[in-house]
Amino acid sequence: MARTLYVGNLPWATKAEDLADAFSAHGEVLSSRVITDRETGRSRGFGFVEVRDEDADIMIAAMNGTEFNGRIITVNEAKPREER
DNA sequence: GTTGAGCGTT
Repeated sequence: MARTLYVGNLPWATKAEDLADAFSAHGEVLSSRVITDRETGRSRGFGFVEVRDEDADIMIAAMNGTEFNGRIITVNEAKPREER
């Protein structure tokens, strides 16, 4: 029903809503999150976007390797948290 | 006021 996309190489100023806005252009965004350093509170430069299962492939293909706020972002399916 | 490979919270 839903799959999580890993989004890397983001600009430091990128926010979760920015991801949702950009990805919603190619599919339905259920939720989004930008990972920030727990100790410093600064962005780590990557995040995750939860999308519909049927939209995942399209959104990866449409967003991976494209420019986002001046940086070429990396988009692919996220791995389960338990592995890392 | 910085940085740039890498996979997140309960």
